[in-house]
Amino acid sequence: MASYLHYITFLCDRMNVQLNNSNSKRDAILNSTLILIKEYGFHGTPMSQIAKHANVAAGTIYHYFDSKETLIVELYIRTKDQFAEAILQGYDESKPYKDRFFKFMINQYNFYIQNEPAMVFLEQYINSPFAKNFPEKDSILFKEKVIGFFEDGIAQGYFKNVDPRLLGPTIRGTLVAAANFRLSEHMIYSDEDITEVVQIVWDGIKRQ
Amino acid sequence: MASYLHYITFLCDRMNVQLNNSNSKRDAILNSTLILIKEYGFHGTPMSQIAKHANVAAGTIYHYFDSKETLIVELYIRTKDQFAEAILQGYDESKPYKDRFFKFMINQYNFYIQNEPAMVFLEQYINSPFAKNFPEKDSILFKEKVIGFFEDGIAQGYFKNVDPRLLGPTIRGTLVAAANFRLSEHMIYSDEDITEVVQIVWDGIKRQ
Amino acid sequence: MASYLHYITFLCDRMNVQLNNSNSKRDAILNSTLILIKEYGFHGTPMSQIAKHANVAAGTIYHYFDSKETLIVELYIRTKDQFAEAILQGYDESKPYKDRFFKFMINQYNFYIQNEPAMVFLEQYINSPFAKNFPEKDSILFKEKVIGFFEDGIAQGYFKNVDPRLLGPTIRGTLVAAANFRLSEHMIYSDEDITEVVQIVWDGIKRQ
Amino acid sequence: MASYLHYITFLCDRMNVQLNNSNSKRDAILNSTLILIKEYGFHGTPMSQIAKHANVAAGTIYHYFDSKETLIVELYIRTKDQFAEAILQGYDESKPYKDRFFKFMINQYNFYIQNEPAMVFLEQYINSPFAKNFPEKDSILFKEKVIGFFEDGIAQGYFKNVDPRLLGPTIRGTLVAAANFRLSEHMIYSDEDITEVVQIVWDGIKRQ
DNA sequence: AATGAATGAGTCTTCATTCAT
DNA sequence: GATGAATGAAGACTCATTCAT
Repeated sequence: MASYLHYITFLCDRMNVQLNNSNSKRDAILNSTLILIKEYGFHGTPMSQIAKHANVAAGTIYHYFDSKETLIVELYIRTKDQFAEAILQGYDESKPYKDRFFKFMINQYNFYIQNEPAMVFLEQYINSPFAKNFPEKDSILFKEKVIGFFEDGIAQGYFKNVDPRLLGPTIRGTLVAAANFRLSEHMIYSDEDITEVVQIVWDGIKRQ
Repeated sequence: MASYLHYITFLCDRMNVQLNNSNSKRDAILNSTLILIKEYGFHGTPMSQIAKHANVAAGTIYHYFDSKETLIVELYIRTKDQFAEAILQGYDESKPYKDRFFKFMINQYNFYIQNEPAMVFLEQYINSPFAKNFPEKDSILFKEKVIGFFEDGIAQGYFKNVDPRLLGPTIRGTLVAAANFRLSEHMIYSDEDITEVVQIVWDGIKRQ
Repeated sequence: MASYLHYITFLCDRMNVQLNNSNSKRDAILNSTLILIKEYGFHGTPMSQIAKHANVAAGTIYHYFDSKETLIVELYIRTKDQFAEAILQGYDESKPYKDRFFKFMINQYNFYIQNEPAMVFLEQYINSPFAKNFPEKDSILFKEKVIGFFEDGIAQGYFKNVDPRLLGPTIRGTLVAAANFRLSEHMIYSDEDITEVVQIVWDGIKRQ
Repeated sequence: MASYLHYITFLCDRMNVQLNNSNSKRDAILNSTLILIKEYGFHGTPMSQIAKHANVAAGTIYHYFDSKETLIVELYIRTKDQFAEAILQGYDESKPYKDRFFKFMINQYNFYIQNEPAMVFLEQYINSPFAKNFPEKDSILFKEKVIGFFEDGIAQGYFKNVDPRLLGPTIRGTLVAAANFRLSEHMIYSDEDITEVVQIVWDGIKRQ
């Protein structure tokens, strides 16, 4: 019997490794990449710098990511997922569409303000060759829930009859502009500020 | 003697391309840079490729530009100047402000559609570390005339009371989104299309 | 209790492969190394690939071999030992020397044909810096029995008066060439084929 | 008139560069690669070492060769070409076939002895993955003249009826063995030595 | 004994920039 | 002005090896 227990201890010990401290290094690498890219851009951020910032050896990055390209694409997907989650926070189907829209917008705006590196990274990524080379690499959550929500709005006649693929970037453009402005001015943002910006968006696209 | 002439003919033929009017090489370099950056990004466009595309030796680029950085910054200013000129085309002080605004918007939209590389380049540049490292390097024409026009609009109460520095990016975001969408769909753009997009912008920012 | 047994069953299943007879892992490593080097060469075969192919963890290789260099040298010795054993098969002191020579040659040829990876590996090894850096690392069996046999032939006047160290590579060269040719042509090799090749060797070196 | 001469001077100066010291660097790189690979093997010879040995910057190698692989393959072709030229030296169609064969063999043997790095490199190359990956990359001169000569010998009945593709490696194997032996013994090689070795080859393959 | 995540020195390669012509 | 061969610093990536478990 003792030998069985010995086995269990031994073997489970081996499996524990894979189940506890999990992805801490992988996450550290992604976090460092985000911060450094925001500051120095894709090109300006060598792998060695990412490794140093993440307190990891250069080679370690390649245990988790096939290449720098892969690392950046995966960071994009992770960031967009987090973005989608932030937008969906407090979503309440029972509220009127316009309320839900404002909630969405405010969440999005707040995410930008509170996660400047994420916003800067997303904007850089969208305007980089990556976005064109890997159009299929994207957040599923965002596609289904966020874009889906706007498609509903169009289908139900809340918006001008614009293509949803046009609507998304339009909204993004405005909110990014607003967030960037607020951040560069180092202003404290009040709820009124936010609402004012969202109002611009809403006034632009709502069915008059 | 005949052989000398033969040489001259042969060799000068080879040089002909390179001996015509003044700034042709400088322009060729800028044009090639624009096209290649649109396609491959800053990082993906080595100087050697620019030289080849511009039918120029690698070293020649350094007669006209101090460094790659300088080249890109100067390309940015030139492109933004051309952008401003396009926007100001047909400007008529005597028209009502709203008409002039629509004219501005339509010009901007058309410039994007007709100069995709310029649009892509400008968007990339704005979201790159360059923009933050050289904030003073920008088109004077654009600053004075285009931004000035919007500042007038705010001062005269046509727009919501938003900061002009917020207004610009907001408008840009929407028009870029629209242009990108039209371009990616390979659609013929009608005047109605354009007006519809401009209407979104106008509805968003006009004093209600 | 049942769950413990479940665990044991599950986990030991996974380990079964690795817990059977003694040197199985060491052998698996050597076998994998042979196959992979034949295909990709020394340089093209990383330790990680050997580990994967041998169903073993990367670190495990270092329980059995000090370094990659050691692994390859030991593989060379093992292979040469197997080679010598194959050559000596059916050796019968009572037969005439020429008959024994032909038996040797046919055995050698058959070993090559039936163990292509071994042949390719041996040829690669002999022409690599290893052979020069570790001249003392070699098969004792081969040295004593196989080379000894040829030395006898010279001493007893069966061969031209060539140095035995010249004889060996000469014979090897011819048989390797023949084996490679047969293998590359995917031909079925008949006894007549083999004998014909051995005859070339014999005619070359026999005292006329 | 003076201006014409000025042009000629100027322009021809420019072309001179490409016609005088020509390929000296390219050749230096190839020579260094040969020597270093002989000593340390493909893997053991980094590009940086080749550059240093050739008195050239690391990057310069890439002006002449696309990659390390290309460099090695081109070195192989150049070396095999030189090999073929050496073998064909003093070729005299009017002599009897056997005499020409001996001339060929002696030339080949002498080439090996006088160009040990070339011999070692060729043997390494033939037994490396390169040879299998780029079977079409080979010396045309060698294929047509040297292999052609042996094909003639078979067609005209001088040799045993063996496939020419078998004949070549057989001969090579013997001569390489002999050359290696002589070199490793640091012996002065006499004409008798050479003839003795060639006699082994000839006795092996000649129609009895 | 066995694992495989982690390491970091070392490799190939790129590319902005220089300079002799 | 123009050339393009040459440079060499810097980057992405590999892989033999180690070590905590």
